[in-house]
Amino acid sequence: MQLYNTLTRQKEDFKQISDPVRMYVCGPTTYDEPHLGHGLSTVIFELLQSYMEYRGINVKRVQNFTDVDDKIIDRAAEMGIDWFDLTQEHINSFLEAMDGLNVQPADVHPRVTEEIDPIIELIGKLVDSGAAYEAGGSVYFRVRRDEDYGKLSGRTADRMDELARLEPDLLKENPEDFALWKAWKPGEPAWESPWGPGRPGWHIECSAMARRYLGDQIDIHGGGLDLVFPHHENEVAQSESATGVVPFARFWVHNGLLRMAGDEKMSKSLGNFVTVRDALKSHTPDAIRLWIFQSHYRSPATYDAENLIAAERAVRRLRQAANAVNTGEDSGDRYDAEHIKQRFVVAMDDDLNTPRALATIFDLAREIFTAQSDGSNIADGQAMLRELVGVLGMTLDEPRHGGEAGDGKIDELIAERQNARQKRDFETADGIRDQLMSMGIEISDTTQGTTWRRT
RNA sequence: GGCGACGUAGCCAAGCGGCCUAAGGCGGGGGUUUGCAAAACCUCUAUUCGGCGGUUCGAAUCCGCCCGUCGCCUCCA
Repeated sequence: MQLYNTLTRQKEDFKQISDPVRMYVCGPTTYDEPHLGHGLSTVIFELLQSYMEYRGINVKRVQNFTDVDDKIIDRAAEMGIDWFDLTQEHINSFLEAMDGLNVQPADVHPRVTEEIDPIIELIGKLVDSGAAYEAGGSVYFRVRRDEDYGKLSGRTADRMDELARLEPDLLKENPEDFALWKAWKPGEPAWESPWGPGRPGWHIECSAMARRYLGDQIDIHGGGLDLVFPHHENEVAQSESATGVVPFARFWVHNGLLRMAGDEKMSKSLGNFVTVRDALKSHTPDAIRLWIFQSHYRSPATYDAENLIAAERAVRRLRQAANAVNTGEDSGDRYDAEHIKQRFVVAMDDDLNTPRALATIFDLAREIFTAQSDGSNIADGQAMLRELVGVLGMTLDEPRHGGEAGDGKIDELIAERQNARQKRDFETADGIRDQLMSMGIEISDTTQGTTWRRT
């Protein structure tokens, strides 16, 4: 299997350095509802795990929650609520949203506030070795002392210095140094440390958590493309300086960012996001996943409700093929779908080429229908369809309907129409159909009877 | 200004030197089925890959220039 590695800027053969494969994925800062960009990223890395497992490779996936930082503190103050309650609420909403997308939880979901000791220990190592220094109760990382700083993002300290966007800070030796530990300020949460009360900086948590749950060296580190700099660059610097193990992560895998119509990036700070919760109100998790997988994970995707609707229709086709009546059950001709699986694996082995993998699945659906009309036994093909779609985390479950208020009335009308049809009173029957249509109910007559769904 | 990504049918989107007169999905045309519909199924739907040059026996795929869009450059999945 080949994977694109941001560190080397090319596709490389994936060779695991540990069993299970150790994968760390950057999770959200929990001050707001998770949006589709978070969903996309999480789905992608879950897919990486699930595909590897399909290929017989065990994977341990860790995804963190950043539950203390400036944004959280500011937002809580704005809302007049306790920062911890805010963060707890959004950890819950993240887990719920991902569950709604049928994402399997990571093996471990550590949160920063429960990892303070390992973080302090790691900072201590950096201070002891001279890679970091204390100043005014804060601790900073000496970027200029780290010789290969910038190797992930292609940025050097020199070039950063030329730019004036760096906040002047009298405490820092150099403007490009970044905080490992932030000294306490009134009104902020704080923990005791050798450098006085304070809280972790943004980047150190991931280095500490990856180390604690996966070890000094990991196979894969993932996250959104927007994290390459400074977050991941700084993680590399911290981890490698602290442990001496190089590289910290063998593969750096980054997903492309989601944009909104107008081609602007979907982000919390721009306020132009669609939450996962809202998306799930009008789309099935299968359709959302299909929509994500229809473009390659490293390309930018643009959110467009029309495309989600198109994906919904496409899912319907797969569902239809999976549930097609096997009229050739007793036939000696069995449709064999092995060749599809081979194409699927070739596509996925090529840096998770999900668009191509999906194309093979749609080909499989067509072949199932063809075999069905030829009277062949399609059981194996349908099993294969469910198997491959399962790797992509899709269930092909029928969209939920029924069980809601008004169902009795609908069933009544359908029965009434059935009666009229039997008497060949099509005028009455069509009238009832129109009535249901105006209620937002679409019906279809099949050999098994009449079914309905909300439009 | 620096670094990087991208521009393929009405829309989404693979392909990255010959199998491409370009996969797959949505939409649209035609057909099968149906009391009529809907749904479903079958089938057709880019001689062409932002523009102009170049390299090559051969280019959507490599190189150069131009046009357009986006990301990162210490908030971000």
